[in-house]
Amino acid sequence: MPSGPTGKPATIYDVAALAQLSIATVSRVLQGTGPVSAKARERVDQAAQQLNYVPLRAARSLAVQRHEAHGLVLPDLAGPFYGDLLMGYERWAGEHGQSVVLTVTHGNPHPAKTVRDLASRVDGIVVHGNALGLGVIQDLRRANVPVVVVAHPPVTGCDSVRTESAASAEQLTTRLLDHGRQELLFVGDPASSYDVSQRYAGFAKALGARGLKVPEPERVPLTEAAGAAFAEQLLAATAAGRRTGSGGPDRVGSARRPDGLVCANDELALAAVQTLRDGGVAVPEDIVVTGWDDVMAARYVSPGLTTVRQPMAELGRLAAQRLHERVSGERTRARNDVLPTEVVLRQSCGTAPGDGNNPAVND
Amino acid sequence: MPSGPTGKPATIYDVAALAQLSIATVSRVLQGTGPVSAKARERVDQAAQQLNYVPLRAARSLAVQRHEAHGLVLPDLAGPFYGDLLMGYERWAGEHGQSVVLTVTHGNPHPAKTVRDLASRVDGIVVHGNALGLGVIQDLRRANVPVVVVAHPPVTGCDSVRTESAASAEQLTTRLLDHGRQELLFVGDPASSYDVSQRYAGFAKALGARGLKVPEPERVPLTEAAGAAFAEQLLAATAAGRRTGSGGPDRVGSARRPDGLVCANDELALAAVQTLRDGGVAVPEDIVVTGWDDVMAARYVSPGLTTVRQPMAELGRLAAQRLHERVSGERTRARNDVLPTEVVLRQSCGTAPGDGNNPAVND
DNA sequence: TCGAAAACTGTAAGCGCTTCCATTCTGATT
DNA sequence: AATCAGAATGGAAGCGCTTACAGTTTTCGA
Repeated sequence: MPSGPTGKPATIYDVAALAQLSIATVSRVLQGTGPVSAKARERVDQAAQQLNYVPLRAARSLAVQRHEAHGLVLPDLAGPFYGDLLMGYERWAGEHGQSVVLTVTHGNPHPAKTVRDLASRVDGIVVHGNALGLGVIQDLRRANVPVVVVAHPPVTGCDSVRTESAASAEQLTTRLLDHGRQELLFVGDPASSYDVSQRYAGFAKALGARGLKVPEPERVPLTEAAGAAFAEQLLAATAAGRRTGSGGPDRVGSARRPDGLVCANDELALAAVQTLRDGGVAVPEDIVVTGWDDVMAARYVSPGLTTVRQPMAELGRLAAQRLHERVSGERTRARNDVLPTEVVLRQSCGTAPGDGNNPAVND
Repeated sequence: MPSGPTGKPATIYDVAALAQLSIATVSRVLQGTGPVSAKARERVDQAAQQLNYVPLRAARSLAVQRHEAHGLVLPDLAGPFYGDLLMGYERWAGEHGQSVVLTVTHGNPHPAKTVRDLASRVDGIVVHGNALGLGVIQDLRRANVPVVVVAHPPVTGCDSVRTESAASAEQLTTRLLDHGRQELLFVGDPASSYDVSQRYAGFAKALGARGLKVPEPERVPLTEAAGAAFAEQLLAATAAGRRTGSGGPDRVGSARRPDGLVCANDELALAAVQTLRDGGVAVPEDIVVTGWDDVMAARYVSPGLTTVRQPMAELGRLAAQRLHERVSGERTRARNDVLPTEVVLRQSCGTAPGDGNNPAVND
């Protein structure tokens, strides 16, 4: 709401009056539409400058029937991924003249209402799969709002973009098996998000390919606390196992003590590694551990955490682009994009080539 | 832009027609303003429901002369701080019916233009100090846009919120001195941000209080790469020193080899520690290192990184609140808030009480 | 039963901008 | 000098909403 130093913001009428032209001409000059004489251009520019004038978006939006803004709905902003996603998104949007209106659903008591409200001030919405239930997404579609879902299985009428998960999980798991691990456990609840379910699917596929029994996932939240708690549980079971001999099945998912943990994210993995080591279990010798996301800590801890890197900024960029294509009507058919991920081998999986701080090894 | 399944979005006229009432009554029902009969309320609610109607924000904004949105300008979203800040902000804003329009300036070729544009679609703007030059901020003020600056020295006519820096830096530095360190170096460029300059000021004050000479800061960017490079330089100087005896001054800031590094952020500190250890220098025995921000990695590395935690979410929350107070006119006088920080002692400074993983110790 | 007050509803005037359409102006071409 | 195409400009109609104001109905006390 810019204005001269005094009073209310200047309007296009003020500019027109000062430039002694009609508002139509002022608009044409400012938007660069239609033919205008050099003289008019100059007068308008000067008047606008002098009055500190900027067109009111609400009025423009109302007239052109478009907001020139995107809505972005994220579950939260913890961890680096959402930040990177957001940066990639904002960057693309900014370069294409679209504003980004952000909404975070975690802790929001009325996500449906909030998103509906959001829909009334943007031209389309990008929804992260962990942020909203399918119902809300379908409501949006029903209201004819262009929607792109991220990290979510394709939805009729929506574009989708996500990162590849199953294949990398399978590859990672296979690598652990190749190096002699026998009792792997998947840590993290596949029900918590589509991505995690895909990771578990890849994990299961790798085991299945060897004819191994696929253990149930350890259904814990994807948090440090849960990782630590789970590791404590393992330690307790191990201690109990030691006391009673190697006899009966312990309480931790697998019938035997695991020699490898495939964790659904780095938080889980980092906390688990630390807790295990504190408890006297050697990583990677006694048990290997892998994570997902490649957070900064993953390359600073010792042993370095083997993990999977996702192109979050690129994901954001692509989501913005796909939404814009829809909004502008330059594409009608839905697209479903999957971006490749990258397995980053470090010492925690016991199979890293070399021993330095492997920045990235693509298998 | 909601709508019925077919055609264009429903307008208030459609609702009025269906409910057989005037648009005025429809508006009153939907906004809960003015008196309406139960019958009218019901008819309108049903019609709105049936038509999937949501008022167009642009039209409302135009009519009420307010956007009900805040602009937030951040330098980037790397690291956890900005994410936390943003979450705190969005949370408060959401709870108070304000949308958040985000702009990231890093890499933006025309920040001034972008921000000006932003100003035309929001009621006020929160600017992070690292995101924009003072000139742009003053431009906004000149255009009568309510502005709150974050992590920036107070600006005439703007509210400001920031975290305390100098005192914690002084406290941290004093602690190192108390434990026998003699040659401390400040790593990071005070010119890069107000916060960093404050941290250096605190560092300098602590040294000055002991009558020690205050070394020039090591003016490097606040990145992992810079931290590693600086540490490499230290190692080289040390090696050279060994070769030539302990004679001449080396190239690294201090006249003598430092026995402590006060780094401007955790990225610098983490990279420095890793590089030093790889080079055979013991941390904290040979040299102590501290960071700033308390990123996740700080508590997973070994030795744990001593650092300073800032209440970023709270900072965001407060910024949102201050802006809203200004926008709504409920406060006219500028306020300048400073939030307390918390020194987190871990092993890297060689003075942590106990040896476990100190979650947080407030001195 | 009447009248006044209260409750409710509708009419219409904007909010500031874009854009269609008509009009005026320019200068080149006959 | 008359004509005309095209460029430049202005008038005016919306875009969908809020809200003063006026009009209509209801309620309720006397």
